Amino acid sequence: MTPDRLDHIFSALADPTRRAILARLALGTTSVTELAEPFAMSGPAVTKHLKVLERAGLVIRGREAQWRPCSLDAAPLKEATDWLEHYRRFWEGSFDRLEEYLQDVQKNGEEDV
Amino acid sequence: MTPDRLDHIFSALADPTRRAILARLALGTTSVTELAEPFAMSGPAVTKHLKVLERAGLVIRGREAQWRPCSLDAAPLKEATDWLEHYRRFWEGSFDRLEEYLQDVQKNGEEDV
DNA sequence: TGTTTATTAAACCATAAGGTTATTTAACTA
DNA sequence: TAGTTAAATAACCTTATGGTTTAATAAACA
Repeated sequence: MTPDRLDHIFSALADPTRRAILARLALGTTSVTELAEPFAMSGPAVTKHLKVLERAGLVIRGREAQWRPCSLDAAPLKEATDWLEHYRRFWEGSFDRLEEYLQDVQKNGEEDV
Repeated sequence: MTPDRLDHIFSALADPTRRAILARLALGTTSVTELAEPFAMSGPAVTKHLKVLERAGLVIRGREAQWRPCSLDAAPLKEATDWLEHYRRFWEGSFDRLEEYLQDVQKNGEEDV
């Protein structure tokens, strides 16, 4: 995984509208218009959010007549989770931070910064 | 958890310099100068990154003579992970998306969008 | 007291983000 | 063919980001 993939994934998740879009897509594929409906926001604004999600690989777009159905691809969320897992021991407490970190580095290297 | 907390957490994580700073802080508390050392970047730039991390609650700063020791607080990373957990079933495959989503909403509500 | 060291603040710059409205494109429909 | 619907593009605006350099602050040190 290249670092800028994580950049794109995390920055896609940093906006509440985009997180809400993902929550809607978790229900299933839908059109841009239906995605835009709950938001006090113009269509083009939603199109832009979808482009950000697409760049992060979180949304896949199809073609069906004049609609562009959007669906969720959660694979990048797994990448984000995998990165966060490196830090789990820090919020679970009771450990020797330095020692565990060094063990981890020895095992995995630091390619996933 | 308020939505804008997630905004701050995810946008803090969206920059490779900041992720590298977190990786360094996983080794233990250190000074701003030492944090800045690996980067081809001015001191003030690093100070700004630290402010972003601080706003997200990921970095805690102390005071020791003329140094401001920085240390990691991973609690917000748990919040991010908790949010991502909602989507785990989507990357683990083999499920009825709609059904599981509705179960989840029924259990937890949607306060964590 | 004067100087060095660590860090922040201020002012500035270029580009990106998030929004708008108006226009275009593409496909269905009467 | 003309009109409607769905979505994207273009042009624009405002604010945020990520960086710079120069100056200010705060504490240690000679």
